[in-house]
Amino acid sequence: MRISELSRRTGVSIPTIKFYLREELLPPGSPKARNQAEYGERHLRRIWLIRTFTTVGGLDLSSVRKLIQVIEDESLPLAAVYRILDRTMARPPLEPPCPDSVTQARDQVDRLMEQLGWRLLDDSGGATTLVQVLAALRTLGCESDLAFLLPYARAAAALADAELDLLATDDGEPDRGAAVVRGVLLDVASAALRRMAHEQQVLVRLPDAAG
Amino acid sequence: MRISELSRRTGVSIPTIKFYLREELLPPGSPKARNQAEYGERHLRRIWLIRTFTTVGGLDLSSVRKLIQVIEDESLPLAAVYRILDRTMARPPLEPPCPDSVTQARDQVDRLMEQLGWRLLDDSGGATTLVQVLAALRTLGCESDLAFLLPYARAAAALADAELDLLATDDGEPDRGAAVVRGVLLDVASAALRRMAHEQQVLVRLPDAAG
DNA sequence: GAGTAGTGGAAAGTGCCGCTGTCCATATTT
DNA sequence: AAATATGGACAGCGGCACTTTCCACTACTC
Repeated sequence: MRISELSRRTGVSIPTIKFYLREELLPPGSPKARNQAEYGERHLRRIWLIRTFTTVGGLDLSSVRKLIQVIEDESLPLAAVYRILDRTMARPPLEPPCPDSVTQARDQVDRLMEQLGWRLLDDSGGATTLVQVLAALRTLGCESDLAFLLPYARAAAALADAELDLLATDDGEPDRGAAVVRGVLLDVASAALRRMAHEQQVLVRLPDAAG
Repeated sequence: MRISELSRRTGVSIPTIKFYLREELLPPGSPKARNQAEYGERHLRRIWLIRTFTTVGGLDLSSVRKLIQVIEDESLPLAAVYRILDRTMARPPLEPPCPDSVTQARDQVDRLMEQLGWRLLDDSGGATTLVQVLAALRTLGCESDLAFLLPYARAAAALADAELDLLATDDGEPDRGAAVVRGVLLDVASAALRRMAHEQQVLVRLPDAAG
């Protein structure tokens, strides 16, 4: 398969494919002549992966690069794969406009973790984000008890559990590539589902919303 | 208060404040002389709002502008406010690399809605996203039964319910500004919490993840 | 075998976004 | 009087994800 067919079958323009090649997001095809290379199924799948990560997952290309490296590196244990995945999905914490309140917010999160019986790594991206959000909510003057988050947190844990169940395969080795894609897509899916729940509750409780 | 104090107290640089003024994200101060204007608490709060939406909420300036307009427009009913909020938070659906599978994915989502007893508006941003994700998962060959999403969806609905409970105030009128900020921040918070649940489950089930 | 279309590779250019820097006539502070 | 700050206009920048242009060459098409 040459570049034009690759382009046709993926719906990605030739210049963009060349760009991905240059960026080494896509490995070069096997050269057949000075200006002729052969691309295969692997390239098709790779392009599908890149487009899925960017358009559905909303990731930037540096994140995509990281995830591809992780998938490729067979020596990396699955636990490390997930750790990098979780780091990559968490938006990098830009400094928020709430320098105060952060200490209290951190305490709140610690207490929540305790109530849930969770023990995360220190550099958890999610926890950092949660602290910032709570600090902002406090600055807003909306410093509620976090107990109402508990059932949701447990449901989220159950969801993550179900995701990890999918690792089991017929042969012993789990498909690391599929695990990463699933991780990204389920993250997006659960965010979407939560927003749908929000829309639903708004429709139920503020009936004139249908207008 | 003049611009330098506004800058000092918000931590936002003067050029940036000027930029926000130009973009009409920030209303002009009341002029005191040809080159002197007075800014007040309102400007402080507005800048806090903009920075919170962008740095914590991850919104772009056009979304921020939309949300500010919504908050300002007193005539808009609360239901409409939430509707715009939900539309704004949902990432605009870039065309994904899965032209097929979309029909089946739509059916899956319809069935899920039925099981949940939900009835969303046709143009639900969350539903569109969910369809795309399921189509991608199907292309990946990971087309599981969506039943495992049900408890999570119900917990998400309960969370949204709790959020709407916060609308009640001492006087009759709910604070629409606070409602919007809360909507944005709780969206980010629940995404963070879900990722924390994921990290937690990974640590529990793949114990060597601590390395 | 002449003509056209396609190919890989390099380099420069594009459009958008969120600022940032510069300039200037005027005000304020010291 | 000198130094600093202000508001306003406008050009410029850095990052990102491409897109365009050019080239020498190859491969099908008649």
